[in-house]
Amino acid sequence: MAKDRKIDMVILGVLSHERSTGYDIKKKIDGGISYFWKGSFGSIYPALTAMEKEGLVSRYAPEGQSGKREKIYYEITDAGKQTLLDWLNEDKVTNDLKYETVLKLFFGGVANPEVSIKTIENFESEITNSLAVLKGYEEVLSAVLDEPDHVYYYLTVLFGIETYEGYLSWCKNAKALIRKQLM
Amino acid sequence: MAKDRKIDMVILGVLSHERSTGYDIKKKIDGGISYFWKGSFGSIYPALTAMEKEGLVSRYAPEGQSGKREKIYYEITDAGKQTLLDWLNEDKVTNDLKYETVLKLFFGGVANPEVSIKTIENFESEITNSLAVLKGYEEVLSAVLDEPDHVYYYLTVLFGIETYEGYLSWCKNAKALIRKQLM
DNA sequence: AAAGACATGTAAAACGTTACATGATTGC
DNA sequence: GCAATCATGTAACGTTTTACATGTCTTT
Repeated sequence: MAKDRKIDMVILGVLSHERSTGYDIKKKIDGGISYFWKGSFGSIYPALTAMEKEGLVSRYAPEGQSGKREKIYYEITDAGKQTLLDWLNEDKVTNDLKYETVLKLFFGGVANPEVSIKTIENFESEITNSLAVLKGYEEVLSAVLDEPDHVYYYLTVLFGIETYEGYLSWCKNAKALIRKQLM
Repeated sequence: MAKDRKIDMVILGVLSHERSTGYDIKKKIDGGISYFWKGSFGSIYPALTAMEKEGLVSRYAPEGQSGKREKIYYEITDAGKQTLLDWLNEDKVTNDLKYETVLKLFFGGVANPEVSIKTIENFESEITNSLAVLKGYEEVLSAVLDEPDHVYYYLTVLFGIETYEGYLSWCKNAKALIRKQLM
């Protein structure tokens, strides 16, 4: 495993649950993990092609009809499963945050305090919306924790909720501090 | 501002506080904001060259001696200050999380629960170390909040502490849940 | 004298996003 | 019939990391 293309692991992970098309994969990323990972068509389709060549995934032709333009389903191969497992067992991880909101705040002294307050409030309202979505997931998932995979989905949702609630509490404190010290 | 190179804003922000060399800038990024933003020499030096051409920064020759190889200090120009201000006033931000730890956990069902526990514990110990560093910053900064800029530094440190504490509390819950449901 | 930090820079490679091109199918 | 969504793919572009190359200065 010379390369490091994480999108490959996302795709293998999705395919380990069920056969999917590139389009499906994109939707699953958007719906299920977008609060900590993203992927675009421009990365998914080329990655599928490359991984097919490497034998990590294979095309699956459904029973159905030919002739018309068909959806291309992929499934994970044994080699793909092994690659996924190897990655899961690796200790090395890359956890990257790029928070432009916080970056702006760090340099807030250059502008008026109002500018920073505005930056925080924008963040606050975005996070509030996302948190509501995650709470919805939490409710659904907590009812079906008996399925083993669901425990893991649930954990990642909890991660999102925990961090988002932390963000919101920080927003409040940060605004208060700016107001108290600078306005 | 057609382009979108955020490293430019990091550099302008650093230079808005004081004249610095490329090397200084790198150290300041590593020391002060690395928990939410990163930058490498390979991006800093070319960005400085480009921004000098655009008139956003200029070289500053210190009084000192010539002859020997000299450090290259940069300072921010008025145009650079305006660019920084414009960016601070923009509402659009990109906040990106790429948490491989959480990604692995999402696909945890593929492997044994022990593998996921291990992933969480690795994360836990890394975060514990980083949190200690941030707590150190917090202590130092809280004593000098009368300097306006320090309030902003303090806020970003609080952001780190809040999120890291959230992570640690999540780690505990996540491990307990895996143990209860799957082991 | 050697090690390690200081200091600047370039080149290659990887990677990912955006925009574009194309067309089928489904629901109103 | 039209709009939206489904569906696959390519190409250009820009950014960033990594590794390399080079040399100085400070401390032990």
